[in-house]
Amino acid sequence: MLPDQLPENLMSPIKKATISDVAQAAGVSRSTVSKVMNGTQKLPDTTEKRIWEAVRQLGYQASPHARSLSTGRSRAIGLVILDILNPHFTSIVKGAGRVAREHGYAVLLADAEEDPAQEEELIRTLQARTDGLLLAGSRLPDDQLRALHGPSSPIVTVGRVLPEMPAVVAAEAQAAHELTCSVARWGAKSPTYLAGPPFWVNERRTEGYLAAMQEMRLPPVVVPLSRLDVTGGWEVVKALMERPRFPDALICYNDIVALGVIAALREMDLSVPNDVQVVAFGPENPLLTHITHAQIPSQQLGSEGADLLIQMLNGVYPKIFCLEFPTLVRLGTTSVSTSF
Amino acid sequence: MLPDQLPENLMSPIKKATISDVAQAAGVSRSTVSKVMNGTQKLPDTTEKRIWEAVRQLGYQASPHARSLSTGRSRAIGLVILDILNPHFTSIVKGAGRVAREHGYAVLLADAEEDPAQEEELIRTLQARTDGLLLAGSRLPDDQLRALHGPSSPIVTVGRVLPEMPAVVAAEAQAAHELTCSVARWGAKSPTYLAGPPFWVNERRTEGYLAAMQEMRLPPVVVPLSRLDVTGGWEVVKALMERPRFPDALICYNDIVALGVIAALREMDLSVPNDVQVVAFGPENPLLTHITHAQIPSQQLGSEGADLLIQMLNGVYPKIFCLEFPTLVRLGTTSVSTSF
DNA sequence: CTGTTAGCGCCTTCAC
DNA sequence: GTGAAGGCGCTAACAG
Repeated sequence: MLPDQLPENLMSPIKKATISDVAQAAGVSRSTVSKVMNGTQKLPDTTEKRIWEAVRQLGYQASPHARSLSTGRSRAIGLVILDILNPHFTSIVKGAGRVAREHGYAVLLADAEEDPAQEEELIRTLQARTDGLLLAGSRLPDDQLRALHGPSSPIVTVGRVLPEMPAVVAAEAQAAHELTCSVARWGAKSPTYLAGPPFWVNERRTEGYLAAMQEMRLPPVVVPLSRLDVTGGWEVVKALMERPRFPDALICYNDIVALGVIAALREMDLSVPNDVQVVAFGPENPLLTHITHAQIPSQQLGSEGADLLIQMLNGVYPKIFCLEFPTLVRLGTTSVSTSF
Repeated sequence: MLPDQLPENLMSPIKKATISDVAQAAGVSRSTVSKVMNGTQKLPDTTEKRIWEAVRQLGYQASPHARSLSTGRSRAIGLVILDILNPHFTSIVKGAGRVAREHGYAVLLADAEEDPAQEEELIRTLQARTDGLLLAGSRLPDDQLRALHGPSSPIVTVGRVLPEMPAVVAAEAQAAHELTCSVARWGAKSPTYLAGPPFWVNERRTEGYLAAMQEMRLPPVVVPLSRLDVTGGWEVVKALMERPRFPDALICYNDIVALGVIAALREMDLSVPNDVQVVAFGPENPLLTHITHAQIPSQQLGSEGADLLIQMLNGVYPKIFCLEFPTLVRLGTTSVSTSF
């Protein structure tokens, strides 16, 4: 007796078809079905056709969990980022997601929300579910990161370089150098760097800034941001007011900070860019065209990072572990505001 | 003979501990370990302590794949969105991600890139890997969506309402109504709606716009956007130039479009907001403070959507299937540009 | 060329 | 209270 043959439109898969169902329908064994579906072994055309036909009819889809358990691989990568609302990381997700999909990998996304403790937990969870991780904007200490990176679950970092770990970064130092020279070329005498948290990216940008200032015989000033959001930008401007001379150019760690900086300057009736130039580092993004940028190729970092990771998962151990991508300075249309 | 006892710092888990290892180390059976770890059954404190100690020492972590295979549930949800670079969906990801984490669920993210065919494939893939899906900005036809929604993998939609499916939306009609009234109150005589794609959100916004215009005895004008990005905004302004009278207010389907609109107006030497008011629908976002908004609670849509979905996965079938959340109109600081 | 067999690691009834 | 046994769906040796 055959199983119920419901009309196709009502055949809601109450009970999913398994590989056994397909095997039975095609009159072969389960392993044969497996071989055909995975292309592990070529079979006579007639057999293959029968099998594919059964697959189609039953709407069979192999269970990823069962397959993972059996093979030890999940065809999924984990993506841990600092904060999805930060456009830099949004772009990274875009890039990594596209490459992952092209290679048939699923993406497990985790937003660390700038919290190292939470980040570590997320990493551990994702490692158990995926074949490898892409870490963008990690705030973990170096050795903790190294400890997490093992052959059973490789980690590729974005925007951070540890000797033993594969990484993808932008030419941050060069970007900072060019950006600094730009504002000077436009007339700034006291470009000031509003620095981010003390990780790789910020160190490189600081280097580039300092080098540029030295070349131009200008006295460097680096002021750390209290936080990486609009408020942080706002606060640092207020803090700078306490100092004897206000800078004539502010180089912001990122675009969100720049928005806070601009808002604060406005409130002080300082004109941007006439009194103070404001520039920033940031991704290409239609929302940010009004700010002059050292343009970080964030989306590319994501796609290349995913690519590197997937290559490693396929056993291709690339010679070049640290990929660096070029940046460029893009002029913005500064906005002089009038309250609405 | 005992297995190699490596010093802790070198004990990189080359071979992951399984439940059997824990059982052996604790001197109990595997099922006992399982019971204790899942809290399925209470055991004598001494036993439990021995087991937990073994777990700690071995760094044991249950395999999610094996567990999924065995239980038929993955403790993961899928999140399919229209485009991660669109700040509305970025916020949804933020909200959904937080709630998922709080409930111990992993998130599989898929960016449909505005392509229905790709969307459908992604949905199928994710359904096999997750317990349920959150769909934000789906472009699939109604019946296709309904066909995908089954008890074995429930789907919650965000920003779209089908009778049989659970959904989470914003009060779009009301938002459009208020926004339209606002621009009129500020003096506009010919507010024009730049419409998005013909799905639920746009229909509701159109309704609200039309109702408001009628109440104010103003002739409604609805112009469809060719695309939902900066270019789309740009193009529609150019197209409007062909018409006899240019509108004195443009209500944009979203903020990205508004940026294109503003850029185009600038190029035509039209002043914003003196000659033309530009307002838009959009999420709360520091990058968008300069545009007057009907503020869509995108992040809340994400978190409430995830919450609804997870409740359903826990067997709680809520009475209210369609949750609607309030919006509000927030003034922006418009930016009058000077080219840099 | 095809099928049989033996796990992958975990959960869950059911005896003891 | 605890353990033995079976099964989740699939893959991969190994036979035939």
